[in-house]
Amino acid sequence: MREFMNITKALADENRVRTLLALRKGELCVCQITELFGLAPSTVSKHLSILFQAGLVESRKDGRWIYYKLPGRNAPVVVREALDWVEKALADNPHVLKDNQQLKKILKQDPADLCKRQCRK
Amino acid sequence: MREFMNITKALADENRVRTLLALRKGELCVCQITELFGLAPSTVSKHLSILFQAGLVESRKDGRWIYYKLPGRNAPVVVREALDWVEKALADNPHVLKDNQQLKKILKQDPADLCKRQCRK
DNA sequence: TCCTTATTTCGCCAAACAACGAAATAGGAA
DNA sequence: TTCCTATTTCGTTGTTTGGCGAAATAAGGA
Repeated sequence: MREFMNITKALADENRVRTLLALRKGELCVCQITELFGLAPSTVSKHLSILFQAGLVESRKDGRWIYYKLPGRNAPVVVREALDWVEKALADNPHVLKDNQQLKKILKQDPADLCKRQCRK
Repeated sequence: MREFMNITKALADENRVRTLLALRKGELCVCQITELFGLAPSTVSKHLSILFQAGLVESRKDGRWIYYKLPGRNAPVVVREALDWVEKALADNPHVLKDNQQLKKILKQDPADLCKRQCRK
């Protein structure tokens, strides 16, 4: 029950749901998600940690960067079904489509530049 | 998006999730759910109103009683899938099974007696 | 080594939320 | 009508949560 409630609580925030949908396109590092939402890096990190605790994302460390992605086929059924539900409910949502477009622009940029700009702020 | 977040926020509370699972057995009035969880009637009423706003329950008025139940086949796809997901994830959860047993006892009693006892408190 | 930088952790604040009890509402029953 | 009584609404309280910035951590690169 605790495990299930971790998932529902993780899904109860719009920025976290948008994060999951953004990750459909492939893994992202924290600074890319930060850029997408215009939030503070520490805030994004917290959101990702909540998603991670719920099992809704996985992470991979590559040098100084930490990449987050949706879990693979080995994920628990309850997690996969949650993600399928979110995907199906919001795939063609205007808000989400706009995020996708914005994300394309972000992916064209060098992640290192993104981070550097965020540090300067 | 707003509609979807209403659903996820409604599912982000354990008592509300347990309420949905209890309603699988058929409609219940507020005092029966109050008895099941040992919460104040006003608290249960608030929970039900949140579930209702999200479309996760329907209500029917019968005299002084208001019965709540899971939505029928005309419910939006996103709602039905949410309920299927909850059901599948928790159907054989110990906590939920215990609720079911407790619920059986409650259903044997006259709702009028339950309410009267709660009023006296 | 020291410097830069990507991310996380910590401490704080404001907003949201779950819980309660009291009062208001609605709908029989006397 | 005047009582009950089932439920909701309202106001309050304590807790949780989302946000930020500053400091801590971790991992290259000079």
